[in-house]
Order: sequence, then structure tokens, then C-alpha cells
Amino acid sequence: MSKNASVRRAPRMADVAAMAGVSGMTVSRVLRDPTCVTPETLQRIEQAIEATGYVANRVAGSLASRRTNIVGLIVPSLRNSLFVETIQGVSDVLGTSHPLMIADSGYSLAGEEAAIRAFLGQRVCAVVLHNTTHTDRSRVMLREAGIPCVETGNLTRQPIDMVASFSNRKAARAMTAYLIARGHRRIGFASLPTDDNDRAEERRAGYQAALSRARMPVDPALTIEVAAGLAGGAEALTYFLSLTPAVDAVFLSGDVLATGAVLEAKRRRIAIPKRLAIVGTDDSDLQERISPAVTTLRFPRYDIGRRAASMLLTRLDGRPVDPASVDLGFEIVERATA
Amino acid sequence: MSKNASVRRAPRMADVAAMAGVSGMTVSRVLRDPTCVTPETLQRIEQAIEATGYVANRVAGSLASRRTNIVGLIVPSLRNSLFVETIQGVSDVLGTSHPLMIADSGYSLAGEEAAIRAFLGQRVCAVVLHNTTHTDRSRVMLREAGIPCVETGNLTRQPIDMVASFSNRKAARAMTAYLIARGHRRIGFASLPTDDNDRAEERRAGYQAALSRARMPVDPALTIEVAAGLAGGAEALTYFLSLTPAVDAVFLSGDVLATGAVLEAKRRRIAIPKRLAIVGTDDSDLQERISPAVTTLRFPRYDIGRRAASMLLTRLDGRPVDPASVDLGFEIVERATA
DNA sequence: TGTCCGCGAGTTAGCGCTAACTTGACGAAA
DNA sequence: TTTCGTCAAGTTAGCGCTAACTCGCGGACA
Repeated sequence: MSKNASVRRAPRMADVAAMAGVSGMTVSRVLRDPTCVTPETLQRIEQAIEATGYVANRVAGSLASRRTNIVGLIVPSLRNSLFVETIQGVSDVLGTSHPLMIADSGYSLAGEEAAIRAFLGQRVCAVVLHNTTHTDRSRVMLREAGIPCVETGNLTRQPIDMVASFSNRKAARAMTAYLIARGHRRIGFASLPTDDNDRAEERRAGYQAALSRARMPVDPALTIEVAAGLAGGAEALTYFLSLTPAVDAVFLSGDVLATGAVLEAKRRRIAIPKRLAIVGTDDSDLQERISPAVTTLRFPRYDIGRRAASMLLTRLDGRPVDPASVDLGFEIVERATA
Repeated sequence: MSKNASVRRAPRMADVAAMAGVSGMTVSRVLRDPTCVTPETLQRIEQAIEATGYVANRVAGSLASRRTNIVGLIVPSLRNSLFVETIQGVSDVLGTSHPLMIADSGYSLAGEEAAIRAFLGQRVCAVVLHNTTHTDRSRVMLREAGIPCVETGNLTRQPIDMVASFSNRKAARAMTAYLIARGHRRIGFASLPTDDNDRAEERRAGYQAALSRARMPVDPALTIEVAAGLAGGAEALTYFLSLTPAVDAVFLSGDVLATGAVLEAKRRRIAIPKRLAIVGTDDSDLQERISPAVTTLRFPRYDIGRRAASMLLTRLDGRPVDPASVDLGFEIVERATA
């Protein structure tokens, strides 16, 4: 037994070419366009690929062609099912032709910058960012890299390149206006921490804008920040119930805060919505099936992911994307808690 | 203005080296080990990197060194928060030094095989699989590639390479035994579809094993499969309530089935656990906070991800991993529904 | 009959790094 | 002084592909 046989290395394109009796270039072409050779040649090459178990080396291919087909995606956290919806949308559109590299920023701009740097080192061909605020360096690096970029977390007016999202501000304003229209006059607002989180910030601005437009006072005591999770919602509810004069509605912006608040309200036997209306964001089958069913804002997160990916593919295909800013909108789902 | 200046391409290592007055090799070494040169040289190189905005090209580096530091990870679906827990664990341990490439198999073995093929094309240095059943081709490809692999979904006895998980069978058996010990005699079992899903299959086997050990009959009418989601849980509950003679307990294995069942039972004003005990799997703060709080199996999914990643890193570091099979265990969380 | 075009397939020259070897200077040991 | 080890840094030769150009052949057309 020869040494070559015992120490088997991965087959290279040249091995396949030799076995099929063609040049390496022909194999390379066939892998990208099977119709560009005669059927007989194609068949010989396919047989050789099968026989050797050849798997094309994309690393070498990428170096030679100076581009990869890897798409990089950064979310604040992987744990949050909201972001995961968008990731699934991106993944579904990209398929296996464009591998997806995923990193989490840990909700920090520095974390995002580190992830961008790592991605650029891998020479990703495009990036998807959830955040719409970034460090200066992040912006510069992405601009210099000259690759397409879609932001998905908020319909920012200053995208790095493209954006597919909804307006957090408009959505929060619409929901607040909805409460006002239904006669509520003292409305509490709880959000996730706003540092490095433009979405939470925008929503608070939307809440305040709705109050101002209705000529209602903006009481700082009615705006709080809580941690994500059911516990955060419960905490917010507890706080708002402690206020004098009493609030008659609360808007819990983000994550499952509203569900947490409703569960806590039930535990305390608070009448919903009679004594207190509760509305939330990020509709889910949980918010729908809990009793009373929660009135929420619904965001098209999966579609945002799909749209973001298709915008990237269009640009990678050399075609222009117009408009570069796509508003996928939002929806108020009226149920029983308001 | 020269053409070179107007058409700026990404700086290469040679540019940095020229600016710092050293050879490319020295720059290459510094990037991996800053202490291997004199402090003055290091400083000059760092300044040159800063001035040029150089980002090392990992594609070229990988080709030259014949290895990447990309870890590939495949889950059945990204939408499911259970899998995402594990992903976060993996991601936290890998950090930015090992970019994470993620694909979903769409719950199919063929999808997994396609993803594995794509990953091997990218020459990933290691893979994490959630599934523990695979196509023959998948197994062959991974073995030929000779890269470390950790499976995380079930403590399989025939891992491709390594496994970090818990025993789905033992967990389901323990939970069923728990119900039997509490006096239940007619126990329904609902799971997710078992095709291509070894976890669901194992759990059903565990349920049946517990019944057999207690010398209780295994009635096929008491075992059903439902779709994931709260609706699936509601559907299961509806089915079990329709049976004669009546069941006195149901075990809903997987996803949020138990929560869905509890919500549906409340809607129908079924007394829990008096008339019907309900237990589930995959503990979450939702199962804890819903009323009545759900008795569940808790699986250490995040820790499984961390452990899987550290096993990979150990092997990539050239050190052996022993044992190659790690049981992270499970726990029955006793609450109010049983 | 000659010209030219289109098409299948080959040849050449890198892509931007790193492994492995080499060099040269300096100081310690013989 | 000679020898040799050590350490910083350089030189050489690819890694396994693909871009871009080249070649040769057969058929359409004037």
C-alpha cells in the first residue's frame, strides 16, 4: 500500500479533472454552470466528483475570485425570539448558496464593532445589522469595505446603506393614540433599557409625541425602564399600580413585558381592562392565547428578514435596489386587554 | 491624482509591512503573537495597521494554513427558542475568535446533509449538530473531513464523534414515573412528530418504558403526535379529554405544548390537577409564571451549548476530550399542575 | 472557397496569505 | 578566540482555486 493511499487528503479539483480527463478549469466552470460543456463532458465530471467525494474548496475559490458568498448577520442577542424571527427570514431566502455567519453584539455598540471587524476579516459579501446606531468606526469600516448592508431594527433615516424595517416611533405613537382615543388619560410607559438601544428610545419618543399631540402632560414618573422577560413586565405593573393618582392604562414596549404584566395583574386580581388597560408589542401566539388576550402591536419580523435578504441578493447580483429604505409597517391587534 | 489613489483597494499585509519597514512575514507573526518581536517593531506595525485601516484577510490566511476557525452549527429550526438557547451557549464560549456559521435543516435529514456539504465547502474547522440521526452520506462526509463534531440534541450511544446532551429517554421515563408515583393510572402522551426526530422518538420510548416497568398497559390510543406551538398543546388536550375511559394525567413532550394545554384547560374550566394533571418539558419563565404553574422537565440547554463549544475548542487545541460523551442531566421541576 | 464567428476547452498567472527554512547578529560557554 | 545557541526577522514556495486570455474546430455566409 503506497503512502498516498494510506494518508488520504481531501480530493482537489485537479484530481477530479484528471479522473474525468479534462482540465481543472473545465471542472471549475461546470460547478458554476453545468450547461456550459457538452453533456458527455458533464457526465464524466459528475461521475468523477461522485467517485472522489469531492467537495469544492470555497476558501481557495474565494481567494481567487476575491469574493465570498458568506452573509454576516449581527443581532443584539440570540436568546431573544424576536430577533430569531428575522434571522429565519434571512436564512430562508439565502438558502444554501449563501452561508450565514451570525454574531451577537450583546446589546453593545462595541460588541457590534468587534463582530463587524471579524466579519470583514472573513470577507463577507454583505451584512445584516439589527441595530441602527453604530460606532463611527463601524460605519467607516462598512463604508470602506463597500459591501451591501441592510439594517432591520428600525426605519432609520440615516441608514449606512439600506434599511428594511418599520418605524418604532410611529408604531408607539399609534398605540398610545389608540389608548387616548379609548378614553385613557393617565398612561404609563415601560420600555427596555434605552442605552445603545435606538428602538426603545424611538418608542419612548413616539409615546411622548402622542401625548403631546393630544395636549396631555408628559409626566416623567410615568416612564420607566425594566429588564426584559416576564419578570420585567411584572415589575413594571407593580410600579404603575403604586402611583397616585392611579394610571388607567399601561403600554409595555418590548419583549414579553405585556404578558408578564397581564399575568401579574391576574395574580393580583386587577380587573383588565376595566381598572387598568394593558397593551404590548411583538405579537405572538402567547399574547393571543393568554386570557385575557393581549392587545398588541404586530411587527412583520419574518418578512423583514426575507426582504432584507432579497435586497442583498439583488445588489450582489449587480442590480440597483430602489427604494433603499423599505417600510414594512406595523399593525395594532385589538384584543381584550384595552 | 494617480489612478492608484482614486481606486483604493483594501490594504494588504504587504502595504502594512512596507509602511512599517518590515517584511510581510513579520506582520503575519505579530497578528498571531504580538510578543514575538521587539517592542519597537511591534509599535511600528501597530501604527501602520492603524494608519491603513488594515483588516487581515482570513480567506487568504485560511488557504495558506489549510484551516479556518469557522465553526458550523446546524439546528432543526431557528424559530424555536429551545435551540437558540444552545446556540447562545456555543456563541458565548467561541467569542469572536471563532466565527459561527449557522444553518437550519428544516427538520429534515436531507436538509442537514445539504448544510453539512455547504459547511465542508467553507472548510469549517468543527461542527455542532442538534440532530443525532443523520443520513449515511452525512456521517461519511463528516468522518472523511476529520473535523471535530459535537451532537447536542440527545445523549446518543453512537455519536459521530462527541456528544454533550441529556438522555431524552431517561427524562421522559422519569417524568412518567413521577406521574405514576403520584397515583395516576391512565396517562396520555403527546409529542411532536417523530419522523426524522430522534428526540421525540426517544421520549416516547421513555414514556412506554415507565409504563411497562410499572406493569401498566401501553394503550396506543393514549399516544399522539401534534404540531409545535400553543395550538398543538390545545389540540392534544382536546383529544385526551374526548377519551373514554378518561385519562387522569397528560404528559406533553416538547416545545410549549404543556402551556398550550394548560391555557386550553383553563378556558374549558377543567380543574388542574384535580381532574387532570398536566406536565411538560422545556421549562421556561412562562411555564413558571402561568397560573397554575406548570410542572416540567428542565434541560440545561445553555450549558449544553457552552460545553459543546469548549469540547470543540479543546480538540482544536490538539488536546484529547475525555469523556467524549457528556451527560448534562435533567431535572423535574415540581409545580402546581401535577 | 475563403472568412469569420461562436463555442467548447486549455493555459497562464496570480489571489494574499503562512509553513518551513534561512540568515545574521549577539552573547555565553569552552 | 572559537563555537554555538538563541532570537528577531527575512526568503521561498506554495495553498487550491478562478479571471482572462488563447486555441482549434465546425458551420454559416458571402
